[in-house]
Amino acid sequence: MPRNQRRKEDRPDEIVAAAFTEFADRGYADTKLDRVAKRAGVSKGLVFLYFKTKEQLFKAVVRAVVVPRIDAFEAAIAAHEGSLASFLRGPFVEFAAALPESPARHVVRLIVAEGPKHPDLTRWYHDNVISRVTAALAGLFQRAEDSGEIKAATLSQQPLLLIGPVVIGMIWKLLFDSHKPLDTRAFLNAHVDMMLGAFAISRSDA
Amino acid sequence: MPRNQRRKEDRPDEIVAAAFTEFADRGYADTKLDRVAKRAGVSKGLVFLYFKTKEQLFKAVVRAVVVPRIDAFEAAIAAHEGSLASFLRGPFVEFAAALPESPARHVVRLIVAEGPKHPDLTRWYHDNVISRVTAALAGLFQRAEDSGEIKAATLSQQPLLLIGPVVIGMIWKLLFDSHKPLDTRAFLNAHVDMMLGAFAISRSDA
DNA sequence: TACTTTACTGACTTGAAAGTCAGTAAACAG
DNA sequence: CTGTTTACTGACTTTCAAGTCAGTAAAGTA
Repeated sequence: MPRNQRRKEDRPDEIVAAAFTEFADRGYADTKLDRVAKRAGVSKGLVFLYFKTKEQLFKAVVRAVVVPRIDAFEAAIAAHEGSLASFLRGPFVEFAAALPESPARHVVRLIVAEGPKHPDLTRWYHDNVISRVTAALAGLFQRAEDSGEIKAATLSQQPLLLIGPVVIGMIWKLLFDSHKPLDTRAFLNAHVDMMLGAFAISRSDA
Repeated sequence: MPRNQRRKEDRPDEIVAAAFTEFADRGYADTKLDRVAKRAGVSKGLVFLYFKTKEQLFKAVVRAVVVPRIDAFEAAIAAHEGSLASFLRGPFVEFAAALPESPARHVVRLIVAEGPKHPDLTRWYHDNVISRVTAALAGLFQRAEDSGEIKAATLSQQPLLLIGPVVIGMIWKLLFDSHKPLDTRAFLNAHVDMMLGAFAISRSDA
């Protein structure tokens, strides 16, 4: 009687999508796989057919959500032609202001929460997210140093200095925003101004 | 036969201490209360006598770990007499470099992980941790602005700019340090240098 | 010593969710 | 149309931990 289509191609993606909303809403432990199944419009058994365990599904979810964003970030850096200052004040602030509102913030929560329990996932996250972002930023700063736009080699050596406020923004949105909203954009602008104020040699850029 | 002392006074603290190590090691969901009881040298039933639910115990743990550190941080700021620069390069870097190694980092993980499930705890954390730290820092920056040590009012308005790298340091130690160690102190020094470089008027301080 | 109070115990109940699998029917081959 | 494969189902099993409570004995009282 139930008119269930057989759609082998689409099922995994649909299950991953459903699982992500559940994980994002409830965290790992409080996500029930029959709920995921229901949301995906599928029986519980099918979830286990495509993903042997809850843990495996979780890892698939993290990878699926994270990879496209990192690709986009790298592409944005590669595509930029102008000065460092114009990149930071333009595309970077846009990107960084959007992140705390985006689904990506839930990945941060999930990784912080579950990372210690899943060393291989954590390592994958480092190698495919953290170090890719770090490398892209280091390259960006390096070019600005070589061109003489900024002095000192601090930034190319400590590229993570740029993203501290982004992390704070994501955590804030996750935890405190309903109680005390944070103006992410003002916060990020202040940070970018601070960096450029500390290192910029010529202050001609907008 | 079991020679169990009755020590009503000490039990709660002992249970909280045992619970903290378990929560820190395993996270909320994977912490079993009979394990906590065992670690505290107590029967499972007694845990429930002092804390009605697991959730209540969890909240007690967070409060117990966090409050003394915030007190210490506020006191350190209040006690400092010299310039902003000397505070940041001295006590602040010490404090901030110690944090990611300290048990406090586990609280960050637990709050990020469990916060969304416990709105009242999250709110308490904001009001008793975040806003106390923010206020203390804002005061510190305000004084430096008033005395003419730094220009602009950016820092007193965005005091969180100071602690982005501290958060990154804690998360890094929690997740990636075994795979790729982070030199927290160098990272923090670079950040403090950047802030002072951006805002300091006179560069006479060490 | 006898009696009362209550800190403390641990076997038990209860509920819940991950993971299983025998069965069903949709697609497709011939 | 018939037979075969396999995507899919959902009731069932298994495991496991939070929370309970009847009972025990340590401390206090007289």
